Amino acid sequence: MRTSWADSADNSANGSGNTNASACPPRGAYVPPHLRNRTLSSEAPPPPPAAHPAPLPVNDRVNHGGQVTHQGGYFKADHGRQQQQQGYGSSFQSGGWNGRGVGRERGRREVNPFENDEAEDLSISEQENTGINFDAYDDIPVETSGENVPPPVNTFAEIDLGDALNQNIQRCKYVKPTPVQRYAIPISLSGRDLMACAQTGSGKTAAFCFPIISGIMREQYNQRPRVARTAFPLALILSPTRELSCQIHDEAKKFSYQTGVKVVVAYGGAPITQQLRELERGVDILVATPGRLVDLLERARVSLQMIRYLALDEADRMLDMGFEPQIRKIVEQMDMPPPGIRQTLLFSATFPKEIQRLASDFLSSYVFLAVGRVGSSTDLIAQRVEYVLDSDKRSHLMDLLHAQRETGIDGKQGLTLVFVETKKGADALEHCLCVNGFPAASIHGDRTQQERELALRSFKTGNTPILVATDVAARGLDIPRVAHVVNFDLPNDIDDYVHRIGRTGRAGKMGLATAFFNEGNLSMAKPLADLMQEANQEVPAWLTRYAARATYSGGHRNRRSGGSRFGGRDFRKDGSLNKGTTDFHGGGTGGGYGNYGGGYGQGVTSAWD
DNA sequence: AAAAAAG
Repeated sequence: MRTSWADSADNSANGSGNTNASACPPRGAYVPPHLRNRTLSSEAPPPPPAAHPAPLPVNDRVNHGGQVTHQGGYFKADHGRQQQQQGYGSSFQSGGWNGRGVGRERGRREVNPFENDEAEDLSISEQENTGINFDAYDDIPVETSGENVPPPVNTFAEIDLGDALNQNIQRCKYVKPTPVQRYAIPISLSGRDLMACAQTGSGKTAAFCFPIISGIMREQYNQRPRVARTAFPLALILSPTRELSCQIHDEAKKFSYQTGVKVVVAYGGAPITQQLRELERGVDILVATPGRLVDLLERARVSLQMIRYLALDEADRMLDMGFEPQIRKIVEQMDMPPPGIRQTLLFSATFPKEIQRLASDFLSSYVFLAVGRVGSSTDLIAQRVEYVLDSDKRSHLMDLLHAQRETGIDGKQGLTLVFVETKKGADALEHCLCVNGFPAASIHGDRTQQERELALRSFKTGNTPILVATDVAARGLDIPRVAHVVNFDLPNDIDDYVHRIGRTGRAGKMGLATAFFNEGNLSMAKPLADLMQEANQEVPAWLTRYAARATYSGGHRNRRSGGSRFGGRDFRKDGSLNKGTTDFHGGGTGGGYGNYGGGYGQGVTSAWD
């Protein structure tokens, strides 16, 4: 049976190598629903087949705190050759509040990172730009655990961050700290290590940048080694994608404006020479992706021996299988000071227990902090699931986009972010949309860095209000005005789903997330249904039926599957799994909800268990 | 099996 024009187009266009995905129809072939005469396949999915018992996931990995192999000396005294290197210097002679040459940066005037904000203020409506909607932050559940957790603050004024930083906070129009900031900043300022679960878009970057900048300004780091052409940053911030590193860098520049604290970014796909030049001019905070940093370390253009602060953004991704070896190399096998000497801050919106266990290798007597997600688990993101066959996905997507265009989902052009599984799929879908008159761009790891950045810019400005993306765009990216996230292909991991839909409903604004589900996503049925239920979303009856089968299709292909879906729980509290050294089992210690002044009692909802 | 991250 032919279910849509997409099927008929399947054979005609694009005869090469296009396997199962339906090919694009010829130009202008899109026909809006009301002009068509067909039944949408999403109306009545086939019933799920008979149930069979699902195997229990095996989960008995125990990881006792890894031996830290630190290779001596944080300071090699004798690396001679004190070149009067032009440019490499200001960090040597400074210290104390604002003692770092405010406003002048080695002869080069510091660019005002707030300059463009004025222009944006005018182009974007008032309401759009007032930053975070704080009403949405009331009644957010917060959990802390660990020994002697420093109490939260209610205002920035309560914290002694220094004048320069306070001015930048004002310039950023931050009025009061978000929940994650209220807790994380005092904890970090007190010198404690931190593992924090908090949705991006809730002010996470500032939560780890403020204490780092403040700490660097406060201390007297006037003794840095002088090795020709080697940079000695005091803080390292790692993130899993280049675009995210750029974004963190941009934010950190704002926060450190006129503080004298120098922020440099290093990532792959861009010419290294410029990054090397920046590093030679001196660096206090280095923001980087792992690959490029390893390159710089091997070239001895960067040394980590002066690192006092290490922050991992999207920490669970950084410690996932693909990244873990590189991260261990950087953190444990180069010259970085060990936990306890440096301060380590881990942030992510999701934190599976297995990853928490790995992460504890990097931490010393840390505080665990979980802040209820601003987007996903509240009403801010309306989640929908629709049953759509692969062959119908394209036409169905265009129906959605078409309807959206007519109704104007939020007045003016809301942006739509479409996630697909593969890079090839992203290219194909982008082409298909463009050919059918939907202005789309695409971003994925096989495109050049230039193309990636162009696509992102074009999306942000609304020039191409549709962006087709792989998971490269799933995490951390702060794109205002994303009104709709479409999971054209569902991910295989519910945490990835959480991060993807988190691109909308940011900073307290509303968002919509639509997922296309079919028989190819059986393993997601239960986690998805559970997640939606916990978020008070309407779960279609057919999805509940699929979920009831509770398939774990073959063992533990999902290493993160296991218990608490929201990752909002300290794995150290999980007695049966915890045979390790750091057991804070007596959970009452200073943690819990006692410190929270806000209006929620024990009414912490299912999201936290 | 896929994506990301060095060149």
